[in-house]
Amino acid sequence: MVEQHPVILDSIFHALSDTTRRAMLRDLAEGERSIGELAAPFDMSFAGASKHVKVLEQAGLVQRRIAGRTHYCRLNADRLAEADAWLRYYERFWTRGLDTLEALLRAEDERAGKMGK
Amino acid sequence: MVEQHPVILDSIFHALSDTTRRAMLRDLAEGERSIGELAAPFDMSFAGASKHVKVLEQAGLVQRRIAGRTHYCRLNADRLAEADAWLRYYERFWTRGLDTLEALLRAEDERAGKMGK
DNA sequence: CAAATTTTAAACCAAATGGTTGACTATCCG
DNA sequence: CGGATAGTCAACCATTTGGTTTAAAATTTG
Repeated sequence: MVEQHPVILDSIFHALSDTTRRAMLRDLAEGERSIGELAAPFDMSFAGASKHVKVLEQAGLVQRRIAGRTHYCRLNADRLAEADAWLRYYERFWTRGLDTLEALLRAEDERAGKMGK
Repeated sequence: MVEQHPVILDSIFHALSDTTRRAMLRDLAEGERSIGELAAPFDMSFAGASKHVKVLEQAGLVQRRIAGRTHYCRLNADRLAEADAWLRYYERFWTRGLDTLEALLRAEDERAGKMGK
């Protein structure tokens, strides 16, 4: 069981590992935003915020549309879904009130089952 | 709507942004592992792998139990659940066959609804 | 005790990160 | 045209990252 797109996951999780960038994504969840609108909430230079947007864009989390002098960004949730898909593998370890130890035992059982085939 | 634990999310997503560390977590999903066992698959110095484990540990994704000279690690999925909870907010943008544009329109509608109250 | 095993710690290195400032490009408007 | 607006780019800086090597600590084993 090998990851399909490790480099892409690297870039997605890296993009998500910064508070400023996660806040920008929240903003984008409410609709299209210009770079200036994305930058406004932060006590940071415009160019600094612009770099954060570029990180999001290069991770594929955001898509850019240029209209005149304004660059509009919109969320690309497909990439978030890839991160979610990676995490989903571990879902059994935290859902349905199982404690982690019990889930680990279950994982070991499953593994033993596979090896037995 | 503000994030509860931004610094913790930073460290979790950062820990997940490296292929080696994600592979270690996959390994740990099958049961407890010593540092040496975690390091074995990688073409990397032992000390290098040990540093990766430390990153996972400091992000709270892994817990360490010391038995003699051997350090055993086990998965702490609660922290993965925190990352998942963050992502879940965006679930509506990729589920149920909605395309992203439609979901964005829906988000804008919801927002308009809130502002109307 | 001495040697082997498991792991950390410290020092070091190159590259990437997150931020700045200043100059530049492009567009819109009067 | 000329000025204001939106944004990028390049250079720079301090810090972090991911990796190495060597030394050292702790434990087990002969």
